[in-house]
Amino acid sequence: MLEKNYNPQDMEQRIYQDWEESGDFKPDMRSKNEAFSIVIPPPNVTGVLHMGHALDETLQDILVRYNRMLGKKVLWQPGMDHAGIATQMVVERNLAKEGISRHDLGREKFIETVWKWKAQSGGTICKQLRRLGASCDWSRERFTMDEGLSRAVLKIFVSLYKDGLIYKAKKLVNWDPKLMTAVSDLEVVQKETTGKMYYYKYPIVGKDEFIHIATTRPETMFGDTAVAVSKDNEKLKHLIGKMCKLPLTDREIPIIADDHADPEKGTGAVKITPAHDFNDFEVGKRHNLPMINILNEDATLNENTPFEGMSTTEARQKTIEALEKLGLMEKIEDHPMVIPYGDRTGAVIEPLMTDQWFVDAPTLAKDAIKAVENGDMQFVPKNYEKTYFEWMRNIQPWCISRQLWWGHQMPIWYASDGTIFCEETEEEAYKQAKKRFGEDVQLTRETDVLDTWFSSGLWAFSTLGWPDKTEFLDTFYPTSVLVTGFDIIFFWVARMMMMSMYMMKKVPFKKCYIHGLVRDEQGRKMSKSKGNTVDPMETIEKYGADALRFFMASSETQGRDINISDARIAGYRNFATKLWNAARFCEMNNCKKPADFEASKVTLALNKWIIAKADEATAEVTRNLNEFRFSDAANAVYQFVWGTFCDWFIELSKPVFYGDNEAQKKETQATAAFVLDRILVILHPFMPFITTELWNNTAERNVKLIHAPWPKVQTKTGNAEAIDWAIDLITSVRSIRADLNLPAGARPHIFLNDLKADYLSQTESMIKSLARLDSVQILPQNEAITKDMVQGSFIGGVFLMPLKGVVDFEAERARLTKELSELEGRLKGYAAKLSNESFVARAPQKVVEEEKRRQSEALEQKAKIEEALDRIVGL
RNA sequence: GGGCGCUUAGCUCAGCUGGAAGAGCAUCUCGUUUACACCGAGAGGGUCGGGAGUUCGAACCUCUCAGCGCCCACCA
Repeated sequence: MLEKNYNPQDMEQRIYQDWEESGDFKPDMRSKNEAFSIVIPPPNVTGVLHMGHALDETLQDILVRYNRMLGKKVLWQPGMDHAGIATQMVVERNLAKEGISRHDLGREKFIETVWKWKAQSGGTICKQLRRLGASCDWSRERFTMDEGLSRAVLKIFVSLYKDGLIYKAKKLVNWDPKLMTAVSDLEVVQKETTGKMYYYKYPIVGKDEFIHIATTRPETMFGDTAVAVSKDNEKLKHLIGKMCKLPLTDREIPIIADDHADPEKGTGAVKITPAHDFNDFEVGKRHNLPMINILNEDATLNENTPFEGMSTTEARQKTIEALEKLGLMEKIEDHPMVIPYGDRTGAVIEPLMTDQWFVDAPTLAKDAIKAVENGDMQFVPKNYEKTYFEWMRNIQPWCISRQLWWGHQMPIWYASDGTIFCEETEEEAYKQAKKRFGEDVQLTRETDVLDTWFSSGLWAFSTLGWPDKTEFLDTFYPTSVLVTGFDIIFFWVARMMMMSMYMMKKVPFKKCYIHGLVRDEQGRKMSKSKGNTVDPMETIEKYGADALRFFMASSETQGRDINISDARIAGYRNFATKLWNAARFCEMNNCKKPADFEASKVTLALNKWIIAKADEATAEVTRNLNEFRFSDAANAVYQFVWGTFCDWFIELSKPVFYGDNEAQKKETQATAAFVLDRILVILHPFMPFITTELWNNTAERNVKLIHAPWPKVQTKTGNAEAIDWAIDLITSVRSIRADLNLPAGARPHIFLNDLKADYLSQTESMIKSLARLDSVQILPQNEAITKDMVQGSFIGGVFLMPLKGVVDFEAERARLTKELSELEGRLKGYAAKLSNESFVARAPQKVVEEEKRRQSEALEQKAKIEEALDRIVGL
């Protein structure tokens, strides 16, 4: 017996546990069927489930469950990312509470501490994913720092290095002074702020003249090694070639000609600080200028300045004061500008000259671009390939070295003269070094670790066992589809494409489904600082995972962000309750499906009809899932379950169940059970918990729902119209009853005059249902029309309802008049179209015929309404 | 500056190949019928941002104007 109330909290965890313990998420490797695989975008080990994950994982789980039911060999590969920066920050913060810094511990001890932290507190998100119902094969869970994946990292690094695609260079990089590490371009966020523009002047050497400078960062003047002026700058070009005195120092710097200096901007003259500005760096290279570094690693000023040890803001103030004293300051203005911040730390990023390691991304991008151009990898929706191409075609070398401790330490060893040995093991490095430098050679290992995204870039094949040759790699690579948000196309999708094309010579995934962001109710981005985040776990507690999942699926239209909506999630919880109660109705009416039941053999119109509708819904869900149209797929099930099965089939079946025709009853019971089963199957990918609970409690099963075969149906199985006329009649009668304010207890007669012959044969079996639902008495035979009859129309024809003394005929007149004017509007449209020769000549025959049919139907109706109006006149 | 997207009912949004404008929520009216009040029945509500064009026919295609959003680059 099903419980009276639907209680997701009672069942969800129990059901999940059974799946996991029974190994239901594992692919059947003996199966010869087609493989389907997805690798999970590895959440950070520090991560906690947020609505973005809930969306991402729900979509993946829907695809995974759907394909599993299609009978494919399905793997959803789970795992986590070691998240270098995020994790190191968490652990350092914990240490700080005890007054310890990572330097107090030393590298080795610190890393130990991180592993300990991971064991204790890491991976909360995996437990949460289980609550959501994610059917990942947890027995294969991987971690980007585990042994196998680390081996993959070393191997590919060495390979790239030996192919000349990884190199070391002293370059200007984005430096995070809080973490004291380089970060990649992608990890820097630009924020608008109102800053100041400082105007001052440098004296020209040997002349009583100045060159005027405008800058937002006066304190960097100690790193100036030139002033640039455009050679087309009429006012200033005479200064090109002269030297100017750099105030507050004893240096003289040249005035050079460079187009970087825009005559229209600022003063037309730009101070060039090659070691602290990306543009200036380029200018410096062009003119072979010295690069003077003025900052320490923590962004305080260094010994090359008079303000050693000061922060940049302090130094800025001091610089201005000093320039003022010299009478060189001219003015300070407010100035809108963008300042770069580290996306993790929030620290102001400083461009800094350092030795770093780079991946030759422009070279790797070539094959990655080709793979999308030739369709080996397809974006869904397609337009994201533009974003991808745009970025890939302008890609910059990727800075992969991080001056952190938590991460993959680079397999680089240095001899004392700086010679580099790049090997997978220290042993091998020594072997090579000894060949060159003799037995006594001493090597020191590079201390830098790799950017986290380096190892996630290998995820599609490293998790399947690479570099070993494994059955899983053979079976599941390339993976079928990657599901992820547009915000990490560059971070991850692009890097996976590059790494996979380089190493595997095959795409990492054949399709890439890109979804949007989950926003708050007002459409604002959710953020902790705004305090507008919604915790999925709370939502699950409140409404159940199925409701949250269904919300995600039904909201997911390609390419658009989703606004979270408590009301809608509640609505899908209501939907689950509705289904629960429908199942209870079936149970109460003893709806069982005999083993030999054949849907194609049912005889009752009602049963034929609901089976046809079920097939239509199934076909629609199937088609939409195949095209990643999640909302259309979800809405098709929703509509069928609530709008068709519950609203009509159950209601129309009641007279059968409450009647005494045993044969009809039996067939209808079987049909109801059959259709309920169908619902459970096609709804399962979206709402796995409630469907499983109902599956387990409504019949003896020889297969678990999670493995139940997905039905193969024709789009049109026919017979769908058999009941549609009755539904239309009922709707029409109800509408008239409401319009005319008929008392609830009134049970007027209905005369079905002119019922179409096709439908007449069915009236016998329908009469009880109609009567019940309309609260009317149906009399199919013709009856002479009398003045007191109200008339209504439906797709089967016209019906009459004698209502003398029951009804306000003024209201009826109003109703008919309104109906008439609507009809006339439509008739005008038909006439206009059909009298248009062009339309008749050029539109497809089918469209024209359809239009004619509608016109004649409307004309017929119009005549009847006019007739009815005439009758009322006399009352 | 370059790219992408959005503008449809009070709100949030669907609308796939151009062929009678849809859903959910909200609103109003009615309903204590034995699956369900987390319910049922009915109703109101839209010149599909403005303009022009292509077409027999445009929410959908083209151009244009306006507003909003996102991404990338730059900003002395």
